Amino acid sequence: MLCVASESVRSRILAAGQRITPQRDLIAGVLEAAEAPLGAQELLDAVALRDAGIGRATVFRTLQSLQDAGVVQHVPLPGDQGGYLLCPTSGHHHHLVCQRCGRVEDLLEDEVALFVGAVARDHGFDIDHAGLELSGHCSGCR
Amino acid sequence: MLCVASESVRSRILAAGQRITPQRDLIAGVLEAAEAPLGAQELLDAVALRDAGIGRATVFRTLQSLQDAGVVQHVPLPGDQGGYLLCPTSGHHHHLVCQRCGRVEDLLEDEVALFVGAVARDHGFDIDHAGLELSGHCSGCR
DNA sequence: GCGCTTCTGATACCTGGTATCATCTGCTTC
DNA sequence: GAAGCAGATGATACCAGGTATCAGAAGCGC
Ligand SMILES: [Zn+2]
Ligand SMILES: [Zn+2]
Ligand SMILES: [Zn+2]
Ligand SMILES: [Zn+2]
Repeated sequence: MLCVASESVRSRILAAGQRITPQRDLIAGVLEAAEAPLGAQELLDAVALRDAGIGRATVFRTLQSLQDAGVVQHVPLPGDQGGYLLCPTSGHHHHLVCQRCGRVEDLLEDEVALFVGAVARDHGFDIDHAGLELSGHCSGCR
Repeated sequence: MLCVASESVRSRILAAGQRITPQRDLIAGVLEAAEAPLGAQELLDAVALRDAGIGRATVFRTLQSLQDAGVVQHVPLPGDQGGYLLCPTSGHHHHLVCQRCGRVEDLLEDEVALFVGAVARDHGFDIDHAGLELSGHCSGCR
C-alpha cells in the first residue's frame, strides 16, 4: 500500500483497534499535511482531489474513527463550524488558533486545569467537561 | 399587544434599534421562561405550541436579532449543537452549565480574563476571542 | 489463500440555518 | 387618527454538515 500518513499516525490508528485502509491512510495523510485545521468542505475537497472515488460518508466516518482513536480533534472556531486537526499528542487537550495564518498551539493543560479548578471551587460545581476555543493573532501576524 | 416578554427585555430590544413585534415578543418570552438553554428544535416546538403561524425563518431571524441585541447568547454544549439562552446581563460573557438539571451560571469575567491573559502571555498571542464551554454537575445534582 | 469481521460507497435522509421575495405591519410624522 | 416607509414576516426552496442503511468489498489473523 502506498503510504500517505506517517508511520506514527498509522500505528496510533492500529493501537485503537482500527484497520488501516487506503481511505483512512489518505484522509489521515491529508490532515497530517495540513498547516491549519481543515473545515468539512475543505477536507472533502482535498480528499476528492487525491482520490475522487472516496465517498462522502467514508470521510465523515473516518473523521469519527480518528477522533475516537485520539488522533484527530475537532477545534471550534469563531463564526463557522470549526475544523479538524491532526494532533501529534493523543488525549484531550485544547488549542489556541491564529485567525490569520491558521497556526495552532496546544495550551498548557496545567494552566487550563488551574482555571477550571478555580471556577469549580467558586461555583460549587463538579466540572467534567471543558471546551475552550481561544483564538487571536500570533506574534508573527500581529 | 399582549406582552409575553418582560418589560426589561422589550426595552433591551428597542434599545438595539429593533422593533417589537408579536413574534419577537413571543419568542423572547419563551426563552425568558425557559429554565435551561433551548436547542433549536426545542425552541421551534415551544414557539409553534403557542402560535403555529410563526414561520421557521422568523424564529431563526429573531434569534439572530436577539443575539445582535445582546439579549440572547448561544451556549455550546458537549455533544450536540448547544442552545440559546436569554441572559439578564448584556454583553459577552461565559457560562457554566449543569448537565443534569440545565442550571446555568455566569462565570466571573475577571477570572476568565486572568486565565486568557496568562495564556496570551505564555504563547505570545493577542487573544481576541475566547469561547468557553464549561459543563458539569451543580451542587444539587452531584 | 480463507474467512470473519470490519469497512466502503451510494443513496436517502435529517437537522440547523440562510436566501429570496411578495406581502404585511410597527413606528414616526403630521 | 391616518399615511407612509423602513423593516419584519411567512412560504418556500435551498445549503452545509452529518447520520442511517445496506449490499458488496477488503483488511488482517490464521
Ligand atoms: Zn493539539
Ligand atoms: Zn498567525
Ligand atoms: Zn449569562
Ligand atoms: Zn444540576
